[in-house]
Amino acid sequence: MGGRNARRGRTTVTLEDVARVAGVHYSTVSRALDPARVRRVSVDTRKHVQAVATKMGYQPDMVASGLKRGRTRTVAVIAGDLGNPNIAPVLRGIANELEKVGLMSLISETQDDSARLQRVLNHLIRRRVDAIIMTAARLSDAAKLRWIRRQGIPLVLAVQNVPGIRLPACTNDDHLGGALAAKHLLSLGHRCLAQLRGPMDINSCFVRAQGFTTTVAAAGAAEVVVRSTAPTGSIDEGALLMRELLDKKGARPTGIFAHHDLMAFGALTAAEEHGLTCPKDLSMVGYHNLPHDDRIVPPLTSILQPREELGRIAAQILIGMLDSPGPPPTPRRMAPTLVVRKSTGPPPDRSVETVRKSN
Amino acid sequence: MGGRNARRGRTTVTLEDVARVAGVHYSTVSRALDPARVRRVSVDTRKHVQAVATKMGYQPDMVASGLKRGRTRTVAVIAGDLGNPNIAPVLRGIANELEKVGLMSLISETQDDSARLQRVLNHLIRRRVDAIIMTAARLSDAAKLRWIRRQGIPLVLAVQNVPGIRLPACTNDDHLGGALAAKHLLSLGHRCLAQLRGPMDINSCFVRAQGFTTTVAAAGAAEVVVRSTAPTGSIDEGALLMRELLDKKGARPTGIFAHHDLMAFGALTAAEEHGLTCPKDLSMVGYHNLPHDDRIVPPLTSILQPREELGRIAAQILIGMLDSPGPPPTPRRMAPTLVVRKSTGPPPDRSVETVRKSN
DNA sequence: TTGGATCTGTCAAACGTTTGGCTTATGCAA
DNA sequence: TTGCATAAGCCAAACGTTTGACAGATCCAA
Repeated sequence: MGGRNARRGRTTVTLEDVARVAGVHYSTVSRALDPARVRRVSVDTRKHVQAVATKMGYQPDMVASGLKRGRTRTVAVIAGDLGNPNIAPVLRGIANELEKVGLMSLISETQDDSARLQRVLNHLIRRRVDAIIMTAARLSDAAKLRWIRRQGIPLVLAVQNVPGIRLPACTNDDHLGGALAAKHLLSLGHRCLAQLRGPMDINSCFVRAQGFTTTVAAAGAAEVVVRSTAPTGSIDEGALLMRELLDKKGARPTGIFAHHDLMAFGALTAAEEHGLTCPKDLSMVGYHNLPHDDRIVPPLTSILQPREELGRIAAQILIGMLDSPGPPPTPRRMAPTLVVRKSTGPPPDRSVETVRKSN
Repeated sequence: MGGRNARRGRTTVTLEDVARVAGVHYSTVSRALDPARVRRVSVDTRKHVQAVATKMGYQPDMVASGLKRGRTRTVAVIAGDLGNPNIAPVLRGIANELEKVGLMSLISETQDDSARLQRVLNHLIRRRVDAIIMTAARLSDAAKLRWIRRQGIPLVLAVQNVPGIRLPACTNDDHLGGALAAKHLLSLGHRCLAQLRGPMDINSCFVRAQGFTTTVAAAGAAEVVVRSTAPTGSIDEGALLMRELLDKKGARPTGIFAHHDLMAFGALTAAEEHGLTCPKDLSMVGYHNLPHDDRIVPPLTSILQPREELGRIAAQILIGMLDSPGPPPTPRRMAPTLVVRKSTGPPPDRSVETVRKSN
């Protein structure tokens, strides 16, 4: 059987091997196996060669092909944290869309670490990926993104946008998301609101906060501000912020908007510790509509974003860029929707200062 | 500046470009930039070349290098479903371990689809990955795995084993996991048990079921069997199986073991519908110790498996194989632990048939 | 001065494709 | 017969590395 050359102990059958068996020049084999090519080979030869190739188990070497052609048919997809339940559907949408046009997605994880992102980018450039889809961009990554663009590698942002750098992007409309949360709470009668914000160097959180604050202000309601420094929207962080909010002097908010369902979970626990029950004493709106929102007590009102579709559209934007390099496509924004459950209701009463903790 | 050759519009600086600027032959540049190589270049030249290379922003072309060397320094990691919250830590463990020895992990997702798995494997072989770590193997994939092995590509199974095919693997000790669940329920006094099983073509579920059944039988207790046909352990499937169990005539089990926390969530909901409360009327043990187990009501007793460590060890096994090809390493099994929370307690009473539903 | 060593660095042949150019073979008109 | 167009397939040069073979240079001993 074919394959005189061994690579690390495994035998590979090459064009030349197929050619020898088929009794034809190897360039003819190359052409015969490339369906979308100017035909310099008769239909009979083509069929014969194809038969021989499959019989020999020929698998074209995309490394060699990549070297010669100058493109690898590979798109790198960079994720921040694969454990984030929101990212998998996005990746799936991207992969499925890319696969349709014969591109393979190569997923890598930065683990939300800037140094690792730099290493990953270096690796991808060396590997000569055809393009990059970045789902984990932070504000502080702008320089790196510019650097990528300078290399001439097509780059699309997904999920996270980075303002101040004109890049094709497909993101969620987080301003609308924040506004939806605010409107919902306002329409229930809440007049004193607060938000448990995610990290502000993540654009979606920043914009989400803006959307919320703007809407609250426009309605003439009050917003109690609580700072956020922690890097990620975890359960513990939600509890932390909630405690801070409850220990604050002054008006106590009755409508809370957490930037992440997990933060909402933690916040609810913290509220219970303070003797507050939801939705009687306070209303809680989460974000991301995690699959467990139904199961917790009370079931969490949340904001749902399209995820797989977002991935698909990001991929489509990229494919368009590869097909016809021209002016960068305009950014797309996907509209989120509100999912109302049991964690939101009318405020307890206009007398805000009912329960009062020490300190 | 350097780089006379354009690939898809982007200019790349090659060894030759660096050589021209550094005033030296390009093979010398190659040697100067390879630190782990027999030194055929003086320390002065090396420094000079390195300086020029970094100044010019030279990025070695791993595609060309891969072609020449016959290996790509890339390990493919195949996941079934990236949305599965258990898989991310495993992938992280693998990636971090591989990175230490200069290997990059290329993650792809089969979406639990056999045809897609075949496509993915084809793609990876064409791309000449150095090795494959498979975290999504099902019993029905045995033929494909054999095929991979026949190509001479080092292959390690992680998380999921496939019996009947001798492959290096790092898995969880699911037999022990099932036994732990059973022992816990038995020690609380439960004498009539049941399990909500995951798909039986997934080896870990199969073995888990065995471990449970064996332990129950050894204690002389009863197990009510409920079938499972659904493909994945989802919330809905848990509810479905629980209803089926509750509608069954005969002895009603008081100790339930769900093969997945999500199934346990659904099962608890279904139990409530039937007027049963946990842990008063029945005890529930889940699996995987998801981060939300704390937050649901009641907090779920569950089985915790090491995940990042499992990934690390799988990667170490693979690295060992790449370093010294020899007899396949013996499979490793990681021990799970029981995390007791509020969803398990003593059985309500010895009189099992207290509550009786219609139908 | 000659004859090795040793140390630096150049030369050129791969690796497996892709692809423009070239050679046949065939068909057809003059 | 010649002339010419077209089709089918061969030839060989890339693509950017890696690496064995080889060539000068320098040094030291005889």
